[in-house]
Amino acid sequence: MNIQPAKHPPTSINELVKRAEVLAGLSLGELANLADIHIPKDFKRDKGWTGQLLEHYLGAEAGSNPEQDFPELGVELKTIPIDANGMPLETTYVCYCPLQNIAGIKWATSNVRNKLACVLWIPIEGSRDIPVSARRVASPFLWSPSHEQLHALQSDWEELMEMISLGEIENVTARHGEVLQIRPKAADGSVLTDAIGSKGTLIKTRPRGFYLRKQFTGALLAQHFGL
DNA sequence: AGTTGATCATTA
DNA sequence: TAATGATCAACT
Repeated sequence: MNIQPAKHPPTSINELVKRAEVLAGLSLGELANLADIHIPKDFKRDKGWTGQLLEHYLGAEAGSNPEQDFPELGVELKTIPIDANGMPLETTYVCYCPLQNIAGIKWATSNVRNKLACVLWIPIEGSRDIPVSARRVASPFLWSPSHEQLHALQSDWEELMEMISLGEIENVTARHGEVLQIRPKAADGSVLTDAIGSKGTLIKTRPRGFYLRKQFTGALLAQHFGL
């Protein structure tokens, strides 16, 4: 099969996985060159570069919609930077965290639950001592949470969302949550959004996002790589 | 201003 | 040195 950017979204999960498997072993430099995409020297100003490069090759629709990357397949795409041992170098962003109008939101229909229902993980070498262009794509794998994982995620989500609903968002830190955490998610500290305050009134606070802890994604990678 | 793609860099 | 809190760019 030729290595080239996808012209159309994959029509089946099998096709999507096949496309991803073809990329394994190739470097980001090779992929960027084939797509005629500029390669940054680091990700200081291009934090989402790798994810967008892979989206390009797999045929995901670009843009910022709070849906899965492949809505017709029910699959979410996640690149994850790994060290020399195949373990995660960063936490994994899941989705935006709602801070208001959350009265009717339930775990079963939450954005977190939806996004993580089925994920195509694509590990990529991410050590900073490897030049960006030389970093290689590792073997991809499709994952759906086990009952245990689902339960752990649900527990954290419900605990965190309860705090938010009680107006305690300012007391929520990244230390909360066993596998799922909440951290700021914005261009800088000046960005503010509405949230429920301590007295039930609206307050302004930094936007937040849900992230998967490295321990959690590390277990997925360990299983995948047979460690 | 919201949400996606995430990594950076200071703190503990 | 790992994790938290901060930050960057694109697109809508």
